[in-house]
Amino acid sequence: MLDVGRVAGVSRQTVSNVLNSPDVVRPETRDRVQRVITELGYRPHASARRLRTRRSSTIGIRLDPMTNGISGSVHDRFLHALTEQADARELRIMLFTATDPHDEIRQIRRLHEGSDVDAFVLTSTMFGDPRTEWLVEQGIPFVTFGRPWGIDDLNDPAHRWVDVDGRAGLGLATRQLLGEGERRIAFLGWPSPSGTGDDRRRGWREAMEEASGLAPAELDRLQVGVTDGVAEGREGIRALLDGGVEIDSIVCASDSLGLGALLLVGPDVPVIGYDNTPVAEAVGLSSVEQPLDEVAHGVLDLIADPNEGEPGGGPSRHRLVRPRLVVRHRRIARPRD
Amino acid sequence: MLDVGRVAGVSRQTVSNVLNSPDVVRPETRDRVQRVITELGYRPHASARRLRTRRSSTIGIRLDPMTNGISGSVHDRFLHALTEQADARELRIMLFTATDPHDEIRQIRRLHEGSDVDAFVLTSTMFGDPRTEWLVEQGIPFVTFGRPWGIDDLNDPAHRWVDVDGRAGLGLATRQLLGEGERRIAFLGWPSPSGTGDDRRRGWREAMEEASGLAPAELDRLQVGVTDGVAEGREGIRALLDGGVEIDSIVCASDSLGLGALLLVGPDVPVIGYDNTPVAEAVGLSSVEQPLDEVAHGVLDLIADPNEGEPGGGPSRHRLVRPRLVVRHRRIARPRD
DNA sequence: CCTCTAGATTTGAACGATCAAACTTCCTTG
DNA sequence: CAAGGAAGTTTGATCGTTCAAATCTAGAGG
Repeated sequence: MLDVGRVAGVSRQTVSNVLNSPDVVRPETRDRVQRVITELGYRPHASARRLRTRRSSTIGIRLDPMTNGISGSVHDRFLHALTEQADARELRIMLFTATDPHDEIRQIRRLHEGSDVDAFVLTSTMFGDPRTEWLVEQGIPFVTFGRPWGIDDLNDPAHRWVDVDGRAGLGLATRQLLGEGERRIAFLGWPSPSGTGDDRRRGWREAMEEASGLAPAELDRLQVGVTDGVAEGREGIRALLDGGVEIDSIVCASDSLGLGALLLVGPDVPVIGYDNTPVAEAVGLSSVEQPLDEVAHGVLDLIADPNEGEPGGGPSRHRLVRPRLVVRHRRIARPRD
Repeated sequence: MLDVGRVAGVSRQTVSNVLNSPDVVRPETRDRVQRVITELGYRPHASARRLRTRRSSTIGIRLDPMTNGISGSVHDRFLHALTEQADARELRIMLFTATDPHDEIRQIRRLHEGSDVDAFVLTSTMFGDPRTEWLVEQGIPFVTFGRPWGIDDLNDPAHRWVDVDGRAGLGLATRQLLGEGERRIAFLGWPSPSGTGDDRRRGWREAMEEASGLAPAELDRLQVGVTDGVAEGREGIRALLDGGVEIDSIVCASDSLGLGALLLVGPDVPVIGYDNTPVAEAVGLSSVEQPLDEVAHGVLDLIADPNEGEPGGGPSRHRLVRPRLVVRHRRIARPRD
């Protein structure tokens, strides 16, 4: 900075001001300094700045081990969107891994205390998550992708979150099928209680109650919950069929389940998955897509949000984004047609 | 540090020494200082250290946009392995994105000049990659996951790389099928020239020449190259069949191609894919797995390698790891069996 | 002509660590 | 017993930036 200042005939601080608060520098001076900066190819030293400002402008995110499996691409795409948009805001993304929530807390502490990272993004939130509790307690800024799923989840001001409205997503999927004339639409989801899973089921249920004309008792028989996975999805539907339930089509809580269902029922029964993973695209499975760009955008908005201590800043601390439905035509299970 | 020193009755520098070069401190003093460190919960400030040492201990890696698609999980799993092992070496991983190689160079420069990152890992290397050339020229340390595929690729000392031996991988796959009694094994790959694709085809070819008993002209007819993708794979095999080629089984350059092939030929023709993606697991497709832990390990070894300027340090600058074959039983394309 | 004020710029200090050199101790050796 | 070394520890300077306060400049007002 001193060198730049020397050439431009100003002091270090003025160079600093040109970069950090251009409005306090006279336009004439500002331009001159800017020209010298590009001429000399000067770049500020990030660590020195961080040392002085005590801010790292870096966001930490755990690279999820659960990322394996078909739905892994969701985390992956989210990470991509986040990195891209963080860049536009002069933020950096730093990764870490952890074996369990307790270990994750340890890692977060390490990164935070070393001033490597000053805010965290948490994914895969669960009921009564120990991580969020600890972070709130420590006063470390964070945002979760996923609702807390506790009591008062929508309004807790200490916990900022962004989530995708799975209920709306399954509503979309279900209404799409209803619109195509299907009536007996089954829901293939996860065992209750599951915050995310129950939310998605609710979307199906509401749409069905609204327009299927089926009795509640009948709807109860049209749903099944199994662990996530292709084989499990297959068995879930098999169980329904074996139980004598008649099924026109199926909406699912994930693409894994969707693929399992689809492998069992063949090409003539419409199936809609969730997450719009590459697999869904590959096999021509319709799916509910999470708008991860919007999620990333929301996460960064909430992290950047300065009104820290204000009471009751309710709605601005949470964001629920609506998914969209991707309709495809099936192309699986027709060997040598 | 001053505070810790005060309590322990030593100077700042001794505290620093306890952390950075414990061997120069008298054991007695060292223990005392250590105790005070944990007692006060002192953590060194990473940015201050980086400012002084002019080293960030951070590795940059581009989050590939190509990561979408079925094979995206390879990049994802690699990233995970890298992050995990970097942690063990006190290194951090920082992400960035870029729209094209030129943009990537710009991003790398930015991160490097700001001293945010001091070494880079490059993936998806291509023939005559502009990035590696520029990095070598600038003297910025880097390692690629993937060979340069240029002339002299195995021995260029300026370019450190780790790669998976695709030839060996397809050799494994092909020999597995030959061992099961298959003879007319087709190769479904990518159009030549393609460094990676040609390498994999060579693995198939060598195994076939060795043990299939088929004439070279016959082998020529058993191979086909198409752009990567499920639909493309399907069409590739369809073209072979339409051309009157008789096929017992198929080995592929990717799981996408494998899935395409499998969707066409049905359950009775063995197919082996490449990358062992979640999809392969889901549909029960055998596949060649890249040992990404080993790759990550190699990459970090090469980054850490201090003998920078030594001439002819040949073999230690490159690492070629052997993949392994995952054999599965198919479970696709049997609607309501 | 002097004072006042607002705006623009500069100066001194600090952020928290490490490097390099200087200083102590204590032991060996002629 | 003085000189020489080795081991352990401390001191001064520095990395590149930003904050806070001081200084400078020019125009307005009395």
